[in-house]
Amino acid sequence: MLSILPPQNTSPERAKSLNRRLVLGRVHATGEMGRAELSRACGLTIQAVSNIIAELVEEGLIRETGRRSTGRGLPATLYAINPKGAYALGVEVRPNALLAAVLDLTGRPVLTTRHALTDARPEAVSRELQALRLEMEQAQPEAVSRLLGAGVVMPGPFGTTGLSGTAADLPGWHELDARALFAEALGMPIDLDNDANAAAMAERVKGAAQGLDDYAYLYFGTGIGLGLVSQGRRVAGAFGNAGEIGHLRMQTKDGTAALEDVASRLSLQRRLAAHGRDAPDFDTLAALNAQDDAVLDEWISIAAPALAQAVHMIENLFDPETVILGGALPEGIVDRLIARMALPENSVSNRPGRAHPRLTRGECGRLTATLGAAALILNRAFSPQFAALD
Amino acid sequence: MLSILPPQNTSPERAKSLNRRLVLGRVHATGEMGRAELSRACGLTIQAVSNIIAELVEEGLIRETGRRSTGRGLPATLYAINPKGAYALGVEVRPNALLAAVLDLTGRPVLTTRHALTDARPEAVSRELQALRLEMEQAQPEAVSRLLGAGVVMPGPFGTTGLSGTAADLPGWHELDARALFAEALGMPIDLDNDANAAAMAERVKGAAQGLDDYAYLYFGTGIGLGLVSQGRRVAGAFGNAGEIGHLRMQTKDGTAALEDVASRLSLQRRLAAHGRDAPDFDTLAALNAQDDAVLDEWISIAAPALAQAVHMIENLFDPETVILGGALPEGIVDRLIARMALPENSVSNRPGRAHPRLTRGECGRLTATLGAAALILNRAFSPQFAALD
DNA sequence: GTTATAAGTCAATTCACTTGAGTAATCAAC
DNA sequence: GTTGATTACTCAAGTGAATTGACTTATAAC
Repeated sequence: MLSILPPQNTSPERAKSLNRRLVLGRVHATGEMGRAELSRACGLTIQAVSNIIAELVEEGLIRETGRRSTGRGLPATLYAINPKGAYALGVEVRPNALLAAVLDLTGRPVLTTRHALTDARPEAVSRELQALRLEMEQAQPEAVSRLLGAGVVMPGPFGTTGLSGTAADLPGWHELDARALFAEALGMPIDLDNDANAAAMAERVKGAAQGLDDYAYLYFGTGIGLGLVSQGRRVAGAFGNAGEIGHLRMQTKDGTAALEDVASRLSLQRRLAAHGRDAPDFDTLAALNAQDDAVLDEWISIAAPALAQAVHMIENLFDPETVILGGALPEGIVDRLIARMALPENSVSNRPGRAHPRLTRGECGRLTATLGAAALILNRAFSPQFAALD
Repeated sequence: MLSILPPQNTSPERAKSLNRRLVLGRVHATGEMGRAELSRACGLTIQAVSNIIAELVEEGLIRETGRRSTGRGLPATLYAINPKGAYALGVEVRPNALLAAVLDLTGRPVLTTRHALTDARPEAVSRELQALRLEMEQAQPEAVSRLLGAGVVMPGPFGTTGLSGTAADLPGWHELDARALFAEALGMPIDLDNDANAAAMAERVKGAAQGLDDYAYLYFGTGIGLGLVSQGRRVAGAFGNAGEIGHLRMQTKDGTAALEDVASRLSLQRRLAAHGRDAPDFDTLAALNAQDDAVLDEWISIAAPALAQAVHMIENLFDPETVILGGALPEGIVDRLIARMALPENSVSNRPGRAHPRLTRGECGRLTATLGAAALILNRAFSPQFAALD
């Protein structure tokens, strides 16, 4: 198992692990940087940065990309993330399928795959993971040999809560079991989270949230979830179940309704079914949108105001740089939702001279959660706060 | 966006600063600890802990408090926070008064004072701060000589937002100016925050949130605010204005209303005024409560359901260990509000075997925000993440 | 009394960062 | 075209804080 840095106990070595992630994270966030620039950005001496860079180049995590002359003085040697330096595996468990993706260090997928599940109980998933492993080793032996770890996305909430027993729950799963099961089946470090938090990380590693440290992600899965990032850290809550926005009640024309009953893919599906239409897949939805389908339009006219209320809530409670919308809905539909959301003016986010719009469409598409699972691992490599953990 | 990121790097001295805070924080959270126990808790060797303890004793921040024998083996020498080792100043600026408190290192107030303000503009406040400084030096020379810094609480939101122009705003203040003004007037490091966040810190340093890392504080000031703490850090948002819950609309018997219009001290005041009663001070409110006043009771019957909705929101979005209620309302009223709040069952916080109740009354009383201002400073001393900052 | 266990000290070593002196490459001014 | 200012970077020595390993002390159990 490749590791960004072998775990060490000595304190200077912990410091080094932290500083390595700091340097790697700055290079990732900025794209290309020279030693002196990094030195200023990280608050380290050029010498320290030089030593770290030499190591990172040696290990293949970054590579020289040229020189830059910015006026007088010696032009800086530039370094950037080496995509082939390391990889991360993302696994998304859904009731009927196991989705997987392998991302390179820049967040680009080098392999994506889907295994149908007739049985979502732990033993069956474990068997399917073996098949997945073999398939990956066949298709991308180089990437598999340089995997940093695996992120796993499962529908929350974890543990017993007042929200348990909903449709999205998987049978026979518990959080601790899940972590151990994946660690054993895949033989690498595991990061477990829900779809919305993973989606938020996907956009941060490569997408709409690159460079952002405070933002929220409204994720359309089967239901709807909220991923929160504050100061570059995900806000997980005391028991890992933060972001359960789907059960909160919003106002509608005729009373109130839970957000996920009016603004989720499942709610759209039900509305279509009420008009005698089949459950649509992703492409069918995109087609419906292209055709200006009347039922879809009606759904949007109901969903958008409810979502606007949710965003108002998120803005006033979190004061994020932006709220990203995305997930298992075609881009066109998300765009139309955003266009139809009339955001209230009495919000802390309604400020002049904003650098980012209040609403942004996610850029990771239908595989957002799967990519996000892998992004959980990549994010660790770029974030100093994880230095002591692995 | 301009962001002043804390340098998160580590060199030997910074590592030491971090480890000192780690040790001090553990001693504070646990009460009394021996070297070996600390060594295990902090992940350092006994030797490293020994050196740090020697320094902290030398500086007077901790003191030996006895020995403890837990079975076989040499009994551990125990250490605890030395109250007189250091102090923190808290200042709360209200439109009509300047409140101040000096806390010892354990969070106990050694001085509290109130200066009436006829003018809340910066120059007037600055003049009053000089008087405050003199008064403190007279009354508590020892504490003033050992001040770590000053926390300042002012009504938010800071900067221009869609919520600006509300009654609680102070005339002529801007965030950066404020920081500089207080730093100059008091001649010490300044920590600036809003009342709800400060209140949350007050309860963490000494009160209902001791030992908690994930919780929320619903603060009754003039309006109502929300302080959020996640993994021991306050959630401030991208522009420092997180927690503006007062403008969110809740459902009432007859439609919807902003939370602060039905569940704030101002709303209670208005209801009393509508019945021809004068604006009550804190003690009057306590008396009304003791008399089972009918208007107060009516207000509670309206405020409680709105607050319950707010708590439902907070629980599902944050998954906190508990939600604390407190601030400028007498304990008895807070207790009655809590008793009358019917919390919904479909919440992630509705889990079996909770270690803390879903709702908790704050323990810091009417001075919560002022004490919290000082707690902002104490919290820095106990939190490793601030090692790089000062 | 002997032994196991736990807390704690002392001295030597290690690790990564900093400091300070020096080199190299570019631009700008005369 | 030479000189000097500016910026990027290297090399070697020094420093600070933590770790390691051997040893001491105090208590409980047998």
